[in-house]
Amino acid sequence: MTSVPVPPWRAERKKAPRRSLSREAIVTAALHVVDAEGLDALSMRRVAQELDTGAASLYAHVANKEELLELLLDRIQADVTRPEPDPERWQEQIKELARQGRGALVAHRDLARAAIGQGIPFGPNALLNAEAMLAILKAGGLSDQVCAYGVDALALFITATAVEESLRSQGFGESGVTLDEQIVRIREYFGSLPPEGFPHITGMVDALMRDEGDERFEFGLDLLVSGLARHAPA
Amino acid sequence: MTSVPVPPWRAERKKAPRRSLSREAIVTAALHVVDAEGLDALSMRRVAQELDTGAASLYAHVANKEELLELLLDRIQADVTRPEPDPERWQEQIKELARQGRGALVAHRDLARAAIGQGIPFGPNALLNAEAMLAILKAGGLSDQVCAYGVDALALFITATAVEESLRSQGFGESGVTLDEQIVRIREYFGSLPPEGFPHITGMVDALMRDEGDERFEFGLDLLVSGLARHAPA
DNA sequence: ACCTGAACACCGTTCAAGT
DNA sequence: ACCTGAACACCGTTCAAGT
Repeated sequence: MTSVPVPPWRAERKKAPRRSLSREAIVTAALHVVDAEGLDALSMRRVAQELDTGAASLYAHVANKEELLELLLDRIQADVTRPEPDPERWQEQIKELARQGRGALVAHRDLARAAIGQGIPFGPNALLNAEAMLAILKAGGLSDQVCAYGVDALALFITATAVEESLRSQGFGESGVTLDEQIVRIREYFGSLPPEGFPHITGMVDALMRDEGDERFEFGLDLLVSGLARHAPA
Repeated sequence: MTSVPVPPWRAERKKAPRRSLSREAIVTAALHVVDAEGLDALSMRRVAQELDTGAASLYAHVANKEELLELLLDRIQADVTRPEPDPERWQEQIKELARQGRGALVAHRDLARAAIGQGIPFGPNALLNAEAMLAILKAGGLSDQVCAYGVDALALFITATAVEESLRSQGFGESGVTLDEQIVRIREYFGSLPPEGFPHITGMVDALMRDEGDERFEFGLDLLVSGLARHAPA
């Protein structure tokens, strides 16, 4: 979707009105920007530039930046494949859906940050995924209210850990510090705290800083899912 | 900390160099702005205005806006009172600490949104609260790693629900729609979805939209805490 | 050392004017 | 109907100049 050089014999016709502009094209361009440069680089002007036009042109297809972000987040959610509910395996299926939801977010830099503070997502893909989660929880025999509170808690956890993950793998800001350097730095800082005032933090530095694959995420996910399982009938 | 009229006989002396500017004063002014107008209104210029000066003056005391937000979030955390760990009551104590942490955030409009994407908080109050949580979990007999992952999951949940709550009680944007109107609107939208494609969402509208005090938060909190309790030795 | 005004390089959004 | 350039009202941050 990036621009292609115009054939010279057509180049005279300045400002050929490309009919290429559309919601879809704008969302795609925005996703390119996020993937290449991160969420902070995503401005209406930057997206327009990607489409060889001006920021004002976007407003014919998109109400404002907030709507563009909504569309972007919903586009991302299309990557999730939803399993057919199997009552015997509902806990594993919920976890799989959660992993995919998180995966879809972390695959796009720090886009997850935009998901926070967006409120309930109403996009078509978001709704399909929510429906799928409810179906699985319901297949697990949970009550309507437990299902409802459950998807909510899971969604919050997925987004929050995705944000955490994106911060972790980005270092802090653009300060040029690598991830490893940053971790060493934090370890040292925690270690340097007065042990009288902070006996547990200083005593648990290793445990606090542990970063082994998705262990941290899986731990929290299991907390939630096995907690939900306790609400299922015996 | 708001300005007071200068006595007329001193007013001639224009631009009397008030020595009032300080980190503390800046954070206090910023908090006033957030409380009165919300996070989106918080700009360096707006904070400076509150202190009757220009934005540039703030940079002598604060590195940048990000640091100001860190200081703001840490200031808020000072409102939490930390209980003496009681091994018998560790689950209730953790919950109480979590409720306070969330309360401190939601007491300041949508400030919670700034806590997301801030990474691990290193402010003195944040560290004291983390230490207190670790102490209580440890008193509950949990292993170092469970304590570490536990505080992390709890912190994410507290912030995420605080953001959710602030969005909920703010309506959507400044569109002038009241909370009740917004809820009715969402209910209608959910209800209007095709039942064939969305049998669970349409069938659980009441459960999904239920908003009774802190029930939603307490449900998720209990999921996490009772999940942690399962990791405690019998 | 602290404070300031002015400037720089950006934003999101609007709007009259074009096709 | 769609697109555009220019403008409006903002941002965060820097910097030379003041005290």
